[in-house]
Amino acid sequence: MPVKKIDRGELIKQALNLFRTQGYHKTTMSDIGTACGLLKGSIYHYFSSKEDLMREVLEVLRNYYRDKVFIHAFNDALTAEQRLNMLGEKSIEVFVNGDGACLMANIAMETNDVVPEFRAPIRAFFDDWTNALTHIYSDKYSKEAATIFAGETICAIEGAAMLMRIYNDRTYLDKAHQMITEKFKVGSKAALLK
Amino acid sequence: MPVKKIDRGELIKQALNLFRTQGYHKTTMSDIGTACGLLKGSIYHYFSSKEDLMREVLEVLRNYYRDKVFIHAFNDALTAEQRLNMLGEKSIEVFVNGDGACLMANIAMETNDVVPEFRAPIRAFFDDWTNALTHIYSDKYSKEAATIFAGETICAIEGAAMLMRIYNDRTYLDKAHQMITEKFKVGSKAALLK
Amino acid sequence: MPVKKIDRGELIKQALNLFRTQGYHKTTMSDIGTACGLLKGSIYHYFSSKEDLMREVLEVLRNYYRDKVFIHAFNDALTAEQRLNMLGEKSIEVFVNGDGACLMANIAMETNDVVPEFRAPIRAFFDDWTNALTHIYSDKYSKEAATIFAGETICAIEGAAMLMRIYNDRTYLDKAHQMITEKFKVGSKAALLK
Amino acid sequence: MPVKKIDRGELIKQALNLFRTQGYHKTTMSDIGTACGLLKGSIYHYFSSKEDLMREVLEVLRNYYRDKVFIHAFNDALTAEQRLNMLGEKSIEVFVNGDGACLMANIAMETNDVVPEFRAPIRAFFDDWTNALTHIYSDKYSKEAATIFAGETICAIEGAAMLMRIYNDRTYLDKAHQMITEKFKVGSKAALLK
DNA sequence: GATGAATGAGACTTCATTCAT
DNA sequence: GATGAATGAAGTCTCATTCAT
Repeated sequence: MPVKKIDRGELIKQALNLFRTQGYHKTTMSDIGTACGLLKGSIYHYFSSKEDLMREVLEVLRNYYRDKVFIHAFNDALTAEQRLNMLGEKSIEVFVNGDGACLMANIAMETNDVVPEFRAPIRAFFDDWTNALTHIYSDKYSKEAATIFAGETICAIEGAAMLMRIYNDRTYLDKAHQMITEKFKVGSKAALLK
Repeated sequence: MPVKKIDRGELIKQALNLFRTQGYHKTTMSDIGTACGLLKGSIYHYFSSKEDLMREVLEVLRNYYRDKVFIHAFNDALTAEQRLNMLGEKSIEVFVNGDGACLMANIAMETNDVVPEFRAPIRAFFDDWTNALTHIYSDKYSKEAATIFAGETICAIEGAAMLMRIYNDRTYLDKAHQMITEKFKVGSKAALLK
Repeated sequence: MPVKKIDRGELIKQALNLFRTQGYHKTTMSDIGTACGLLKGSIYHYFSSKEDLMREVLEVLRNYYRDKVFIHAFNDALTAEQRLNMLGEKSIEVFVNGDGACLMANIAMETNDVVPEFRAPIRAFFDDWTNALTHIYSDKYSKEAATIFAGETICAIEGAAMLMRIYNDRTYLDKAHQMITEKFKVGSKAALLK
Repeated sequence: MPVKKIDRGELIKQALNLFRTQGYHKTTMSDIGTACGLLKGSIYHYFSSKEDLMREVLEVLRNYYRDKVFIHAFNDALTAEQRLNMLGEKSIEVFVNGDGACLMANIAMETNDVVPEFRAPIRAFFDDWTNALTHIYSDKYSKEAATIFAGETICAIEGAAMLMRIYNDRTYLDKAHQMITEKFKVGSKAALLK
């Protein structure tokens, strides 16, 4: 029965969803196969190992955020406020569609000490995010302050994603977003007054 | 040879450390046994299953935070500011000693969708934390606002714990703590001016 | 794309080399395909199964020895000594080119009890060899003695091939060859003296 | 059902027999388990991997030959001829009991190029054998000649073991033994006449 | 003829769990 | 209480083989 059933991209997408919600170690090749209508062994046609598959998942997700989300941070046609808002909205959208689970954060916490290979790609994603936010904040603040605010913003969103999942309550994310944009507005005014 | 090598408490402590850094699924009974100087089979003299052991770990940790950390939120001998500060410091202390990994958050993210049994104990912990912070914030804010600030605070700290682990940089936690206390001070003044 | 990349003969040759050095079970269809610039599936256009391929390999090798090596045993234009010498030299040549591994002996030892289908073709090869040597030795000895010497000769060479491979030292084969021809010369004289 | 069913030594013995006749790659952990009345997984209580098990098998066999067979080469209470004879007889005994298959030679040929880890232990065995025979031959010959004869002797026996297995005819071994002892006697006389 | 995709059986290995000693 | 031995289910991965394109 050698008829193509699925392409790499789709396979990666299915794997991403499973890893996101079930975690890396609990997700089996069989789970992924089933989600794709394949037998577990067939996945090895596309990826040489489970780890290899995860690495591609991480890379695809990083590229997705870079090209579809973080890129807006550098769109100078918009005000800093608009850009910050857009980043937040896009992030929320992705998070919420993904059952409120952040693949990057979850895999980071699960594998940080046990699968060192994933550290670099995960850091790369957070580097991108930090850079994007730092760029926005730099509009009103010093480079140093901007970096700190970028970190705070990521913390607020990832923390909210966590509570959202634990309490199955998506308002955490909305509240985080609101808080972030509010703070930026207020901060800006304060900065202007100086 | 009925020689007791270890007590429940010690066993739980070792298990906690392993679960915290390696995750639930990647930590084996054998790992835990080794850490205690026992063989894996011997653990079943203390706990009926791995899941049972994890439940006890979650409970012990919850109680620890309740009795040693969150309790300070209700110490009316201190100002709200002092109490908030104390909670932050204590939390940081525990987090940092635990290699920067928060057992509750990590296990929550890893098992939320695959071991539903852990959901309740994990929520209980975050309920305690939320209540403690809400109590403090209620000193200056409405109940509703206090609850929201409590959530934000937890998000900020858990998000910082995450970045701390990913970047192996403990300043994230310190910065989060500083931001939180700062905000409280400023917010209080603003509230007073009204 | 019906483009012929390779012919049966070449495929058999590549397979032979892999089977010779890696053994039957460890050599995969994929290995063979790679060596030929084909995918493993394509091999089934030429052979119905791995076993079938091996059978052809054994047959080709048998025919090669029969036509290029053992045939010299029956060339009456040469003395028995010359013929014995020629057989030895040719054998050594083939062995050494084949990384010092004798496909027939190796596959015989690996599969004798687990792939009975290979027994007959392997025996046929050793029958040919035995007959060739027996013919030569019959020049000076009784049929019975000749058969025994034939066996001894094969043992000496195969044993030497084995040690050559184990110690990665080709002098074993040379020494075996020398011993064999020497013995024949001496034995001949002794026989003549009778 | 945790009652001891077998000990390491017995397990090694069963594995040895299977590896000897079926080869390394074709013998499965399940085969070995079955032969021991165990499940395949249970073998990992005794050995950390199939390769590890094979290494122990090789070591045990090496030690067996060293202590039970080759040791007789150094028994100065016997004449060189008697010692050579004894080594031959003992070897034949072991070979024949082992279904005429020499584990060392078979595994050497099967794995030489694909499991380099086995090379050293296999060489060690042949070193022992060579040294034992060299010691015996040194009684009548120069060191150099003795070494060569030792090699020839091993070749003759291993080659005979091979043909024995291929033709299922144990007389090859006997003939090899006879040839070897005969040659030693004759050679000794010749040496004496000098 | 060649390929890429899929299969399914089976390999090695891990691990939570049980239990006689 | 601790241990060593065993289990059986399950996990990752391999590989000979099939077949539509």
